[in-house]
Amino acid sequence: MTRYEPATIEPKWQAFWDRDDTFRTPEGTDRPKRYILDMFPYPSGSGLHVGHPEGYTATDIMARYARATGCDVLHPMGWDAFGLPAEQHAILTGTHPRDTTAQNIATFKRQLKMLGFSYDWAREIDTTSPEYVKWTQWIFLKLFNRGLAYQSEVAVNWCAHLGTVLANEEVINGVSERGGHSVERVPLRQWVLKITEYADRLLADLEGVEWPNSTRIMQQEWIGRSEGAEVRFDVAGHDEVIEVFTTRPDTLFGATFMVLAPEHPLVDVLTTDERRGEITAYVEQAKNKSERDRQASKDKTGVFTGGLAINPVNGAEVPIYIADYVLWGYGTGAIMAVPAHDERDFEFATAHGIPIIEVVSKTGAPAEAPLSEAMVEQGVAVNSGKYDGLQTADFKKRVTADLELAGQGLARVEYKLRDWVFSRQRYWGEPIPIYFPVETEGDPRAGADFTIRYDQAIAVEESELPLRLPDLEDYEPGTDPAGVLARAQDWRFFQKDGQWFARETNTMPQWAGSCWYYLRFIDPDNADTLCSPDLADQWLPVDLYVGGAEHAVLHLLYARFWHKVLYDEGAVPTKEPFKKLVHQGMILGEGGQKMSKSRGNVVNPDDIVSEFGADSMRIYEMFMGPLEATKPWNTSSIAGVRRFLDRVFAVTLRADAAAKPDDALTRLLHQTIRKVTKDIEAMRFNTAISAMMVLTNELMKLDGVPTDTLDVLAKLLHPFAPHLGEEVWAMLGHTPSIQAEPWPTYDPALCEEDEIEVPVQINGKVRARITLPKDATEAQALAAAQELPPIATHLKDKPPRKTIWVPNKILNLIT
RNA sequence: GCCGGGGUGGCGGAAUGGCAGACGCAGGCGACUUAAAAUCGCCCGUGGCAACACGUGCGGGUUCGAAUCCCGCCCCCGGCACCA
Repeated sequence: MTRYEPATIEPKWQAFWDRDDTFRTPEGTDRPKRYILDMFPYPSGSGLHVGHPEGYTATDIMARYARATGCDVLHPMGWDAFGLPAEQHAILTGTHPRDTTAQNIATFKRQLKMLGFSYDWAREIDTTSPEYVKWTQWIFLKLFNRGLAYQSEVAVNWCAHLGTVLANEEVINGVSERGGHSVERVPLRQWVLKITEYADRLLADLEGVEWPNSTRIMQQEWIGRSEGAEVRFDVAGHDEVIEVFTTRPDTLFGATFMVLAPEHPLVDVLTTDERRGEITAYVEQAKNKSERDRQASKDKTGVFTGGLAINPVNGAEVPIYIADYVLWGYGTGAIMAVPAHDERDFEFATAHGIPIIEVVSKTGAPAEAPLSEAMVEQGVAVNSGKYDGLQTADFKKRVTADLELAGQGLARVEYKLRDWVFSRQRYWGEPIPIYFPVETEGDPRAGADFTIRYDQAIAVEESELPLRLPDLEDYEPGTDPAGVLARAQDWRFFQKDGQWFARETNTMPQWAGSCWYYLRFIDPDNADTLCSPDLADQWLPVDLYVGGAEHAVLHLLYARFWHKVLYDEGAVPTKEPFKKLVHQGMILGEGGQKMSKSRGNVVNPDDIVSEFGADSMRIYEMFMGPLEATKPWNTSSIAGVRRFLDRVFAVTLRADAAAKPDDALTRLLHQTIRKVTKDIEAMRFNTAISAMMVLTNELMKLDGVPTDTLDVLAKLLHPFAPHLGEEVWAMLGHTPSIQAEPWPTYDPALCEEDEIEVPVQINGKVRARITLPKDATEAQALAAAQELPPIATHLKDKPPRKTIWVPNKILNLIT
């Protein structure tokens, strides 16, 4: 062959790898291991997007490099195949989601194979396969048995017209985004996972993980730990007690009112008769606002209940309000309001004419004028009785201890993290393996009246897993909030020992399958356990995990949570699943806009591969810029990368076994090995490619190119352009696969230049350059510099006042 | 508003205290060709004939020397957003 033809060589080597089982994961060796993982894709109907191969190419380079440096590599791929689009498609066309999913997977797999990724396809997994679902359900049972999965009435956005629950994003101004139908906040029975029980561990173990700092911070903020105190306020004329959570117990003397969330159960009790009408109206209004609408307006609305609370530190009576700026879901759903030192309380007090009392001052003396805004910083206590003069931190400790002694409070830690609503009223998800007793007089399938005892949840026997989805006639959501599966009556109801039972009809959310897939890749065919302990020991944790920053919180937090539960269960040996995490940046369209069908700027990998070849596509995506950066696509730049590969091929045709590299070429070769090796290890692929381009351009100048030099170039290039790597390796007379070759090494001594060009500055400005032997002395440098006419001119024959000499770097003369 | 990341030629980017612009795209000139494409070679921050001056978002500072470090701003992207 005399020309580089990717269309010929790429399928050829892909077939070779398949036949040869080149990328089968080694088993039972004592070599070091590397588990290199991509976030597996949802196989959508539109096929692979150019964004997918960016991360996949990066991990492929790391995997091929790791093999070349003597590691056993686990590098698998699979499908996160449950999800809404296949179900929507089923509603429109009647095609079973299983069929749509299978087709989409076939497309994705063809496209990934076309790009030459070195996955061990023998370990392919599909989250919708019964074998996989079995273990997802098994983990759910572990959660249930540990008390970490429970049922709760959760206020959800229920749209009766659409017959479904809507996400907060789907509700605009109280009506559905699609269709404008009215949406109510109704409490619905949901399965909830107690992730809050792991909040502290999820926070603490972030310390030991090699993740982007931004992602760790996002998770920290999401967990949102805050330390403070719970304080109990008695209510005048009632036996009731209002509990509040505050991070600033030092401001207790400045509490001039209390606020309860509208949902707070004490609202009804505390409201006086003359206030009841107003309160009821406000509560009603708050109930019908979605969470989002409620937060959209920052106005501090609220209503006085007529009740008064007694401040435990000074006995002062303060009015109790309700207001929707206090959230029922956080803390105790009630606050002590300190307008002088909290912006929100300040706004509310100003709007409602409530007194503002300063109790913290920066100087230790009360302010001269009334406060014009809340002073939220720490300082020295004023107007606080015996605590006056204390620093904020000391005051907090003292008053918390005093409250505790008086039985009026205690130290408390709160989290923003909420428990995880885990059920969906959808079809295409894992059935939750739970059933309930049914009270009925007849056959509920035949229309007999029945009552399901949701309070008596029973776990499906492990031996009965997987619990499979029933086939349905249609997948349209119905009027029953129990979900689509409620219509599959023969599936839902069954009899055992004469007693009727009903299966849970909610399914799991899409997150479920992706919470533990990295474990199944370790032991994908095990029928007895989700992953054998020996193999888990061998492969965990994942050494490198690459995927989009959009999963910085949810997926990565949920997966960590499940992993910790499995750790407690003794099923995995590590506390954390993913040691090192990297987010690839987004690839934008040619115009710098986000790629989307509606903009018509979507680039299809099939087109790129057929025009330029898979290797060009891979190298282009790595050459665009730093992996983590967002960067725009530019098809004409791929032509440049293709020219580089053409030159590698052309230069290989000139291989000459008799030719010997001169000193300069030897030096460049060793420098290139060093640069490419270090850049791969730091995942700086763009500069690694640049170095290989420089070497290739240099080889282009030679008539006979030393074969040994080309061997090294092929070995450096093959993780990036695996097909061309194999082809060139064969052209150089070697037996495939280049995959089996060890990574080239460099000699640091041979990287060193023996002569160095050093810039000469006068007062910090470069005026000339001198070529000096490596490690020349200051005296040599100065002598050489003074010879030069531009330097002599600038110095005007006077010796420099001062000389700065950084060996091999710079000579700076100060006049 | 708060948190995180970023701003360098016409474009993607390189350089993390020592020659700003590696490598590539686009563009220009030349060779080859009947011609074009492809390929190969050279040029390519701005101003200036040149010497030289200016130049890494803006303004200041530290330093012999700053894209790089410090202070104060502006703009763009991502996340969070009444969490008491």
